[in-house]
Formats: sequence, C-alpha cells, structure tokens
Amino acid sequence: MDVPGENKLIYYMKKWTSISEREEAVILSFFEPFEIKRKKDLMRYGEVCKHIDFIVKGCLRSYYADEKGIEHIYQIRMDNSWISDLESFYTQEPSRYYIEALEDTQLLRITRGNLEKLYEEVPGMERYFRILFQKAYVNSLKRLSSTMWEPAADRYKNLLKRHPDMFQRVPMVYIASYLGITPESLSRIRKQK
Amino acid sequence: MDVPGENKLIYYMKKWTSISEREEAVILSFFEPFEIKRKKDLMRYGEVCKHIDFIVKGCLRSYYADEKGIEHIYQIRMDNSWISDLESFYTQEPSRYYIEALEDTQLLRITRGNLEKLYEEVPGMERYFRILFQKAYVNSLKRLSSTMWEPAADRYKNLLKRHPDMFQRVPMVYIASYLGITPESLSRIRKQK
DNA sequence: CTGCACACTTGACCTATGGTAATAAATAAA
DNA sequence: TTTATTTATTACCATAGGTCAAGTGTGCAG
Repeated sequence: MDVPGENKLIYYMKKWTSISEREEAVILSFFEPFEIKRKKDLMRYGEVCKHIDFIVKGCLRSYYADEKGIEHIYQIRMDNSWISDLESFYTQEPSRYYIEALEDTQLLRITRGNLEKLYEEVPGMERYFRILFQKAYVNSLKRLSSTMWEPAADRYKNLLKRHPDMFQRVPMVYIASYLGITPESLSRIRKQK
Repeated sequence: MDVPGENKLIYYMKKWTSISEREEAVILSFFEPFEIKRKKDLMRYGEVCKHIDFIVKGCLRSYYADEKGIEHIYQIRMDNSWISDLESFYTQEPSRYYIEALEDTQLLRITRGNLEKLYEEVPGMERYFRILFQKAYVNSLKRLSSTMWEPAADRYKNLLKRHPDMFQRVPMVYIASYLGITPESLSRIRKQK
C-alpha cells in the first residue's frame, strides 16, 4: 500500500465516526509524521510519554524489564494501529515501559496538548478514541482470560491464525514473551506440529 | 453511605468531565434503577447484552464456562464501578459470558439506544466513557502482565492490598479463579503467611 | 441439638512450563 | 567466502501450580 499515512489515519477514523472535509484538515494539522529506525527506542523507562502514535507502517514492541533485567513484552503492534504508554501519557508521570521499533517505522504522532485541543475542536475525535479504547479493553480482557486459562500451545495457534504476518516479521523470542512463555517453550510447541 | 445512587453516579462522572445542572437531569433521565438479588444472573450465555450498569451498591462476578463446565472468573466488581459484557453490548451479538450477583445489588442501568442518545445530547458523556475505557484498558494490561509474569503469591498480596474489602465479601473460590489459580493453591498461599 | 450443606484446608501425586547450558542454524559483517 | 553475531533448537532437571480425594470446620434448617 503506498497510500500516504495521513489518508490511512483518516480512513480508519471514518470507520467509527463521521468527519467532515473541513475537520479532516484540522485533524491532520495536529499530527506530525515521524520516523524511527529499527532497534531504536520510541520511549524509555523513566521518561514521560509525550505522544500517542499511529503506526502507518512498521512494527514495535512495548516491554518492561523486571528486577533481574528480564524483558517482558506485553504488546507488539504493527501497521494501522496505535502505540503509546497510555498511563504515562494520561498521568504525565514517568513511564515504567520501553517501546522499541522492530522495523524501520513510520508514525503519525500527536502530543497530549494537541490531542486535548483536537477533542475540543473535533468532537468526533472523542467518539473515535472512546470506541478505540473500548475495543482495546475488550481485547485485553480476552487476552487476559486466554492467558489465564488456555494452555500455551492453544494461545500460540490462535496468534498464528490471527496474525500470521507477525511470525514473518517478529523474532520468536519476542513472540514467546508476548505469549507469556519462554523461547524454549515456544520452540517445543512449534516442533509438535 | 446512604447518598442516593443517582448522586453517586453524577459525582463520579464529574471527576472526569464537567456537567451542567441541566445536563445532570438529562443524564439521569436515561438511567433506570434496577435491583438484583444474590445468586441471580444479570446476564447469561447466549443472551444479547442490552445494558451497561453502574453498581451503586453490591457485588457481581463475570465468568465463562469452558467445555468441561469449569467457571473462569475474569471480573469481580463492587460499589461505584461499571459492569456489562461490553463486547456483546457493542456488537449486539450473543454473549459468551455470565454475570451473577454475589450480593443483593442496586444498579443504575442504561440501554444501548439510550446511551447513544446520551452521547449526542451530552457530549461530555463521550468524554467520560472515553476516559473510563482508557483507564480500564490500562488496568487490564497491568493485570495481564502481572498474570503472565508475577507468581500467584504476589498477585494475591497485591489484590489483598488493593481490595481488602473483597476478601470479606467474596468467597475464596471466586477470588482464586479471579487470580487465575485453583482454590487449593490459594489456600496454600494463604497458609504461608 | 442434630444433621447437612457450604466454604475452606490438607496431603499425595502429576504435568506443563521454567531454568540453564550447550548446540545448531541463520543472518550480518568482514 | 569466512567469520562474527544473533536467533532458534534440544536436552536435562527443577518447580509452581494443577488434580483428585479426603478432611475440617461453621452456620443454619429442621
């Protein structure tokens, strides 16, 4: 797809809320294109999160490091979704997470202040993000219950079905962590069938 | 607290969004008080979810039953929070979950149609629910990462710290399931200290 | 007061997954 | 190509938590 990122952003917004032509321009005026190279951090532990980013094209992971320094990935995000540390973004307190690009990635970013202005100027935006968070919350609850009560092999199969592309683009170590298991366990699961 | 539920609802809404006196009346006109007795179902597998409910006073659990009929509780909710099957509420497809009252419970409920009307008539409501879902999403991600990477004993201690009241009001079997472990394991954890 | 249901505990055993470490395969660098 | 480095697999043993089956308590209906 070589549609410009701005059009993709508007396209996805229009799925859930109506936006006039005039509003499109306003919306876009608040977003700024941003590029980040593979292996670079978009966000580090201790920093305050200043933006939320729409991923036009690329791939990132969010993780935290425990006391032993082991990285735990709770999120892998690819094209046409959003990434941020919402908690730090909302509270403006230092983040406990890292966000790292797994590929060269193009983003459209908006600052907290501008998002607040956008909510005021384009009421449909409040609606768009309401629906976005509502869906994200539902998905997160599903992932929670699957983590709690489905065996790792089933979680692997479901992820493979839902995001086959992820397995082409993301190293197994990261997918293992995202599934809540060790790379060794994932490797054993993959061997079985 | 013997403040009427309507006031509590408005009180919590005003924490995140401003509401005029006129709007208060509009909001309340869309909500309907509802009572449900202990052990009764608010929602059953296969039903379409017609309402979201604000819990004025009481306690409920949401769970699903797996192929073996074992119940898995992914949510326990008490006073001053919301309960619903958001997915079914949003899609209007049959729910895969049950919601059961663990105590006699007073609710304030709103239908999907009325909530849509409310969003139109009181724009601050879109904002209120946007923030509600945003926070719920963040919490759900935290719970996810704690389930994946913290030992059950730590999860138990954290829950005890954050919701000591829950342990007075909810049987251990349910708390165990909510923590993602068996009642036997929870019992062992509790013995240790 | 008795009996019975319900909530919780305990013990013996089992299983999925983790930890560690060594190896192999794949990718990048020289 | 050869070497260096990252990524994935395998083998071994350890462990958290699950399973099953029995036991203790406590509250309430008769």
